[in-house]
Amino acid sequence: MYETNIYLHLKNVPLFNNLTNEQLKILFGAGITKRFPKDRLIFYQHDPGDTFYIVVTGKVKITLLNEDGKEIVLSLLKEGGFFGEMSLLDNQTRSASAVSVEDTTLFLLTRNQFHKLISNHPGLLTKIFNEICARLRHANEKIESLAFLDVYGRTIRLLQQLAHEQGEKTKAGIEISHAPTHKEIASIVGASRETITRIIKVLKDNHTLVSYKGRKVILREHTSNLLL
Amino acid sequence: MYETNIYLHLKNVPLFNNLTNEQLKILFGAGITKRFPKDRLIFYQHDPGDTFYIVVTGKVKITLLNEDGKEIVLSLLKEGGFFGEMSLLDNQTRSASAVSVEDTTLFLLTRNQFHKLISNHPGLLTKIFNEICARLRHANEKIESLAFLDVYGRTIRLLQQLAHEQGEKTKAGIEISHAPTHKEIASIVGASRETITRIIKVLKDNHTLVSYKGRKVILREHTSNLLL
DNA sequence: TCTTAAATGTGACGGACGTCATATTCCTTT
DNA sequence: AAAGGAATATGACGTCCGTCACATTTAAGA
Repeated sequence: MYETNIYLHLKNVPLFNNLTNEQLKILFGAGITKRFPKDRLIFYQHDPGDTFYIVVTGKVKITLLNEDGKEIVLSLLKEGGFFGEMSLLDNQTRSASAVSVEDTTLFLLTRNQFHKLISNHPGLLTKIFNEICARLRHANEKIESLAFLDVYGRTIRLLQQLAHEQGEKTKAGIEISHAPTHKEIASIVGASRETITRIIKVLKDNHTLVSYKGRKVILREHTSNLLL
Repeated sequence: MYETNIYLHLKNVPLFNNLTNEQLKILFGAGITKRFPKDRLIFYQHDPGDTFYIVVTGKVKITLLNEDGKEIVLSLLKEGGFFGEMSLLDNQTRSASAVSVEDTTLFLLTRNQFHKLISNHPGLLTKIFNEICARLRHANEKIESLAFLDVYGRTIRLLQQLAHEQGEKTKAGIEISHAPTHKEIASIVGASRETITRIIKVLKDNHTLVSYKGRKVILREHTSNLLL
């Protein structure tokens, strides 16, 4: 029943939503499932890559790591997300590292299985291609932020992005449950934790742009002009 | 004979090196040629995109532009390079702007012509795909540089990259003809022109890492440890 | 060759932000 | 409920780097 469970999860992976049950079953048989505890390195930047990953449960961050312990988070993947495909497609080393953010179950395919999969289902390649385009766009936005905005601007932009992606409208504004910690924000926008703490304080007190209720943040709306 | 000239250029585009002369002739008939004087905007970030471009002669920069005139250069394309494909493949707006760096001749294909081309020659899609992967890798490196290195480190890294890509070994070190100006370096590494001038001075005088001979820079070798 | 613009060089100054150090509060786990 | 570790808060201090201002050199066009 453990396996059955994984199988059900695979059915809900957007990448596979055009596969029949029969095809899913074959796919399920081709790969293996692996659990990662919180904060475990899945693969490391510059290593050769031979595995494709799908997030079954949990959360994974794609990240760039420094010698002295600093990191910058490129993206966060939750259930249904996939990663590791690039090294399999262009035969280069991994362009970033992958780390589990919480206890995570991944479904793995080897290089051969992955290539068999996409040659059997060419539609998958299109989807993966679109995803890579989206990542490139996202990377460009990140470069733009780093080059043009100060930490203050980058923090506001991040909060507005989060609000856009996972926020819910309330009378007070857009509510984000499970707000990231200051440390997490810092590693996304590229700043120190202390600076983020100071900036969030200004955003709360001076601008009343954000307010906290436990682990929820509420973001006042119509504030795009604050980015100037 | 003007057209013949363009046709000869198309033969040397790496993207098309698997096409027969016959196929090239058809391709040539499908698109049009357009000249851009130096510093002309080819397309602008966020605009919808309907054209695919190949650099026939000249040089084009892919760049992010700010409201107040700042720019950050993502990449430089010379003869044989192509750009503009992403918007045609994922139907999103242009993720960056394109500007001619010198007098430039481009070969243009419309959206339809582009799609016809790649459906007639599926091998092209693979090549384009690899190019997009390379761009994503390059973008990640840029993010890494901006997040982890100071201007000094980013400048050294850029010089070493240039040396690697287009340098020629001499007894004194690796020689880069047509060194970028300080302003150009500034817009690539994300810094002010004055700061670059100061840094280059230190690199020349204190570290003797670089030396100039007119528009040539010579980069001393075995200096990767300077990045620490 | 002369003229003008572009590129480079340099000083002064201020502000954003990283680092270190130390409290305090919050949350989790037993 | 107690304990221990995260997370948040806050001050002090230094420095990297942007901006402004102007001088000087180099290159390019007429």
